[in-house]
Amino acid sequence: MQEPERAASEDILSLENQVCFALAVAARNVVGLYRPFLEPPRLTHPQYLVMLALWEQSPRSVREIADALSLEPATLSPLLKRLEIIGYVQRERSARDERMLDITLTEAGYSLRSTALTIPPRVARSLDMSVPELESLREVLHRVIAASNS
Amino acid sequence: MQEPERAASEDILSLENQVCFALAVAARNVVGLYRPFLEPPRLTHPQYLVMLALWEQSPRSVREIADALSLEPATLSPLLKRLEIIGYVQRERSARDERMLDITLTEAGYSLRSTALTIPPRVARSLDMSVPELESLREVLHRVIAASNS
DNA sequence: ACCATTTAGCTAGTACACTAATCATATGGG
DNA sequence: CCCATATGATTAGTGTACTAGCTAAATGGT
Repeated sequence: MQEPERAASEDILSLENQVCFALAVAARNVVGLYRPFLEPPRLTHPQYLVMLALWEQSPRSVREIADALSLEPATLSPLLKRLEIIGYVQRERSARDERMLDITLTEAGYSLRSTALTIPPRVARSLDMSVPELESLREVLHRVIAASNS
Repeated sequence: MQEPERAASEDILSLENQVCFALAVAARNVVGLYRPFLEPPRLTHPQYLVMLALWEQSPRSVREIADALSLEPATLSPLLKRLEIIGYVQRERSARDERMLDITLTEAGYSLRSTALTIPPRVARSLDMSVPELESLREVLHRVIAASNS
């Protein structure tokens, strides 16, 4: 029983068996698929996600965007300043609560949306998977996220 | 037909429908699950992945580790220096080819392996998913990785 | 009304992760 | 043999992403 045990111990730590490794590489690679589409509007992928959050609702506070994206406000703070410099959002203190920032889409930020509509289908096509498969993957990932938050 | 179309356009860009977003959050969260286990040996998750690569084979060159982990050598260079400072690897020029570095596990690096064997099962347990489910997730992720590499 | 506590956002410090540029060493064709 | 080319690793620069610590503004209990 010596060899089967050593084999099992190799399985446990082998790179190809690690879900965490597959997740990390898949996430990096898929983000990379967006790069050619996000280069013209000069967006990084995290910045693109912020735009998605703002297209759903604008204005939003830093905390609200952070909750929507599962990011720390400290991560968003400099990112939002860059989005302001590019010209897609406006940052101004809320009138009601001076602690909060209202992050508001500019005209340029809002009009980017119609162009962005073509991006997800093109990325999906290059993934060589059917729509139901992608939906089931997304669903499993949401379960992973839920489990890792509890 | 106006309203269904607007609804579809909202679906396309809604955060909850984005596989890329689910992937990014799942990857970050799962890496976070390793943190308590990696804190005692003073490893970050990327450093832990390098250790996995070296437990499979040591010594290895920077390029070989980069290929195994789908990372750029430029990313690994400072990371490997930190692993050397902690004391888990040794970095020395290859005798055969002076351009290459031999990254070799130290005694401390090798002996860490037996402790590490307990980590993946404990992380898997906190994910609240069955082993077949995790395997199928891993398999789908490998397909995503393959598709995004071509 | 006042002060302790909480909350919102920011800064500093560390560590990835990428691209582009650099430098040294190998290699291969004439 | 020599030089153009290729390869391995590093550095510089940008942009996340985290924790810890900070300041300012709001809130709530007495």
